[in-house]
Amino acid sequence: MKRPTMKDVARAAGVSPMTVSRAVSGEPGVSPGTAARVEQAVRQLGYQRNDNARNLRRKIPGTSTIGLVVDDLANPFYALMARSVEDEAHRRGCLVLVGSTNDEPRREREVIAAFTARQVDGLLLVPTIGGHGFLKQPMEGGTRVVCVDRPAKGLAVDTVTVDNRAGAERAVRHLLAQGHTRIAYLGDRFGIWTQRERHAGYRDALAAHGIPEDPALVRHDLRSRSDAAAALAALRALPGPPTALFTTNDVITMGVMGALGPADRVDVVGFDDFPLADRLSPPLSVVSQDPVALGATAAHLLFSRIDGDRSAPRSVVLLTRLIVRGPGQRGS
Amino acid sequence: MKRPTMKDVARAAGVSPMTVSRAVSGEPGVSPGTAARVEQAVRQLGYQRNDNARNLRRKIPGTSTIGLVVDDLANPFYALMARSVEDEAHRRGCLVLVGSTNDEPRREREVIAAFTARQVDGLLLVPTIGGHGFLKQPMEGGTRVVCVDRPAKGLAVDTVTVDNRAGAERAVRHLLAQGHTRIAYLGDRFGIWTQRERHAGYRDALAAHGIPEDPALVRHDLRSRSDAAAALAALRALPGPPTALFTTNDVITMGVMGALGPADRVDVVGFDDFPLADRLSPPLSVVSQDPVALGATAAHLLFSRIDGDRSAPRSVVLLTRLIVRGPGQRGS
DNA sequence: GTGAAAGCGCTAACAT
DNA sequence: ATGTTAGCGCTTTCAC
Repeated sequence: MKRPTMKDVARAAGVSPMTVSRAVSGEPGVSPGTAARVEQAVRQLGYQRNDNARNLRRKIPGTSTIGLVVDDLANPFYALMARSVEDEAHRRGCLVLVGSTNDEPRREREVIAAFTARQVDGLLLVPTIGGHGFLKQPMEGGTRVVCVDRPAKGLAVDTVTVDNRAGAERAVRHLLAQGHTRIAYLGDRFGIWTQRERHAGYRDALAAHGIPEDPALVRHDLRSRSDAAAALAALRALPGPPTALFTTNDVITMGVMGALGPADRVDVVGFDDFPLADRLSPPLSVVSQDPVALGATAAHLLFSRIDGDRSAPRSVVLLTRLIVRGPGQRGS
Repeated sequence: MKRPTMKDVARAAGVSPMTVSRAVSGEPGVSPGTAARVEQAVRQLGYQRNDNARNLRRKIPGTSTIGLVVDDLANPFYALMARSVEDEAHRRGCLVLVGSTNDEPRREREVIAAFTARQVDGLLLVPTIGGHGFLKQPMEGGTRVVCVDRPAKGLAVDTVTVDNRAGAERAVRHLLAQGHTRIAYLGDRFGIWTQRERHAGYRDALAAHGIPEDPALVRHDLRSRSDAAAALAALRALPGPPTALFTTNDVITMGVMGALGPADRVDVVGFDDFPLADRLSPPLSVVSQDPVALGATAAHLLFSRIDGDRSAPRSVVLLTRLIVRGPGQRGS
């Protein structure tokens, strides 16, 4: 059975399609009597307005739809962010298209192209490593863009990030204060902006204590829990193994903690907090960031752009918090 | 600056809009020469086809968009499912609109109405407690629906679930085999189908051992980690406290594990596995289900429906796996 | 308060 | 190989 249209409703109610349009969209100029007859026909036929057709003709531009493009929707961090974005959108009567990029520039382009082809009003983007020049033309066409978690190189748009470098520096400073001098760095691909920042923070802290960075203790490119576990094993097999670890995201932290036992005496600080992180042994300290705040802030920025804000692009930096666990506990 | 249309491209390339349409959509009947000129104009103007307008006119029906409606996108379980669905959709060149219901029937209706107004080809639905009669008319209009995780009462659609009852029964049987007789049940709202099933499995196991259900040991309506922690505290304050716990979802399990210490001697089995669950103490056994398989299976069913499969609705039941950890470890 | 005509951006069907 | 006409489902505009 085909979906009924306004014409069908009009016929059933004995009025013109235009009157149905007005009634269905709650516009003035429909007498209570006709409105009732229209509503009756609507219910009987199970009519629902086709918003795609509507948006095509409406003078008020926009589709009340935004696109959310993240690295990996399955990652709890982005999942929390996505939920927060969705809540803000829902509050505005806006829908959310989602896409994961896997950090592949090619998939990012495909997803974004499909989104803009659907005329999304805006894009909330966790940019991949690749360039983003291809966004220029959609933006001139009216698609608003806001970056979250990482900036997009060479793209003048609002950006919401956290103080990655300072957070990492504080984490490593904490380890140094515990007397550690051989602190390993376990990170994801160096191409990712957050990873470069966190690495810089690691170096900052070491430098402040006059400790040279030992390349043997620095591992990049850890893309999974098993990568991290393998890197840890390699580090511990070193002649001078590290006595403390700094892990730069939740996946790596989990990989490392999964490979450590209660008997292992290493101090670990990880970027990102997660449920039950406080119940592990050896104890795990974390640099905690707030994905919900990240998502909500970015969504607000995007919506104010969609609402017509044409001021210069802003950069919002949210703060991280060091949570020390185990002996030497401090709080913040 | 306004978005260019086919007319603009046609003018720039010195051809008719129809030729642009053919060229842009890769249809035959365009000479290489004109195709090149069109492509040139497209690039210069930054033209992108408006797929909403396109879908309006196309004979091939459909928008290549599906709607995913889950309880809570931030829950790691649904996040994994969502990612899996998105991957399947991406493979088919299909986009995904997401919405969380919070298990509120009203929000579910709003989200679904907004999705169908956008002419989604299908709906992947984790139904709320409420009724779903309102789906009848969209379905007659051609919107395909598949339920995941839970069935929708009184709705004849494909459904993908796990063997909740058997999984719960096996979990509790394991605890009984360890010699426990006072096994507490900590569950979410009883209105949720999975919870009723899991509770039935709990009773099955007890009954098989001739143990009557002790109402004092059964707690429903635990909706957060703190609810679970509070319920646990109440249980332990009982004159005859439980010696083992069965927790019926990841949130409750985390709440309980967060409140227990290594010194606590209780056996715990939880429904749902999660990262590092194997590193906790006291040890945590789990009934593990596979959210990725759940999502992928449901997506496959939905797409075959969208592709025209009109056979009778199917019910697919995936299997859970008991993972025993700590002393008494077995494997499956 | 209601309706007829035109057109949003695109494509099916029929020309040429 | 290319163009013309009509119309998808809706809303704008302007009549009455």
